[in-house]
Amino acid sequence: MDMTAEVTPRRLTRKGAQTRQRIVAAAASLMYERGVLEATLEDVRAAAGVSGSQVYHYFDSKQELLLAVIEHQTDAVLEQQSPLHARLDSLAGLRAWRDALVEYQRRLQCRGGCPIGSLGSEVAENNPEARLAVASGFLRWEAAIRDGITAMHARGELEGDPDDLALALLTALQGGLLMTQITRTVRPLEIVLDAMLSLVASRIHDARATAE
Amino acid sequence: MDMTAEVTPRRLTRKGAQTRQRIVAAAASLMYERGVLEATLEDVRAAAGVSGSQVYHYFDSKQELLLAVIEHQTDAVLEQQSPLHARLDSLAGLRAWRDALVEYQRRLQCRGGCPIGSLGSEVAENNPEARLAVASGFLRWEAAIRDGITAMHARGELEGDPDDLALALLTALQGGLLMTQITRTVRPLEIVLDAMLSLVASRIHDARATAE
DNA sequence: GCAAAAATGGGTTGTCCAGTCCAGAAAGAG
DNA sequence: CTCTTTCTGGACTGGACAACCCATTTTTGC
Repeated sequence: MDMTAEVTPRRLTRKGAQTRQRIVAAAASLMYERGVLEATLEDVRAAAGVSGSQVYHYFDSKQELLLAVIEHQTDAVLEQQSPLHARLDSLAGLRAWRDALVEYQRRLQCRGGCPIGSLGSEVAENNPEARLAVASGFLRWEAAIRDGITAMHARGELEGDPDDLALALLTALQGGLLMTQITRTVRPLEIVLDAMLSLVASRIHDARATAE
Repeated sequence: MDMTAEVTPRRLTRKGAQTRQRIVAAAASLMYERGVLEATLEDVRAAAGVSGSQVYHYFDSKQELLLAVIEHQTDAVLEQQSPLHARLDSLAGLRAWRDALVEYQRRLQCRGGCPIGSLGSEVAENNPEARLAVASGFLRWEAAIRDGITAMHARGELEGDPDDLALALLTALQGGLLMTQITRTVRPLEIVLDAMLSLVASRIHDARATAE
């Protein structure tokens, strides 16, 4: 058995790849806005400007499409966040990260929650394959955060386990996004992230000054 | 027309009230295990040991049943947690709370997530009424946590805004439960709660000793 | 150019499920 | 005892939706 088999085994022409991409993007939007179950393939079809059997030409089932959407959303989040992630090796960078996340949620009027976390919650208990896909998306996200924290730690500026801290930051962020989505206030997100940054600040000492 | 009409306007006999309760409990379990949309009324009917039109005798629609389930789950969580909440006015009590939550998730093999948060996530974007019900459930939970924190603050043992801290604790908990559910590891929950408790500890000073 | 492979359009099907209806049994009021 | 209200059982319906099929058009490899 060929273990290198693609999820979509057929060859794609340039046009085909574009159509497939359009379907994934449309599905991602709809699943984000309405949830996986409320986003019907008919909706996806229409939103992608594609007709009838197209979805099944590119995906074996709604499940396959969902897995592609999870990948897509992970890529989108990591790409959008990457400039902020790059600066997570300083308290100033962490504050910029916090501010950007809060500001972004405010602009969205606290709607939607986390594109990955929402999928994860919906999928966790009845779709093991999708749950794993979300979990591995979170691993990538966690790694991106960890890079900065670890660098700060390696420079001797930060006490405590950097791996734990990175996971705690991501976890707190998820809680903040969920509570913000449900309460339609930015306050829970602000407050958890402030709490976490306050903790980080208390564990920072300037390596050059070796002060305090 | 009587504007004081109940959500369930008809009078209930003792037997009727029991049956209604059985339906809510069964629906709560199923919605928790499978999600609101996957829990069909046929499943609820069977699980409650009730037949055919019973569900519609006690609830106008699945939506009404969902609202009753949200209330039910909030009550259940607050009741189950109340002994722990009662001790949240000391660091020892906070640690006991943390340990109990972690241990509970471990026993569940990290399945299910938060009974309230999961509903909230599923419902937030396409069911405003249910979203509000979940939000008000969270308000009650937040208040329960706040009581202890505020007491500690009033005794002069804790620095910082106690309201903010209570909300941060609940928010971090929600993130921990979500990440734990998705990754099927207890670690995210342990680590956010430890981070939060570490922050609290750094803001505590013993009022009697006035030390440090 | 010309076969083969890929892409597209749209119709169809079978199932699942929320919500309805009605008839009969049990419980309560007087 | 009897009339009214509530409770229970089970059959039914109408719509929605995932998945399937095939015929036609476009693209690609040679």
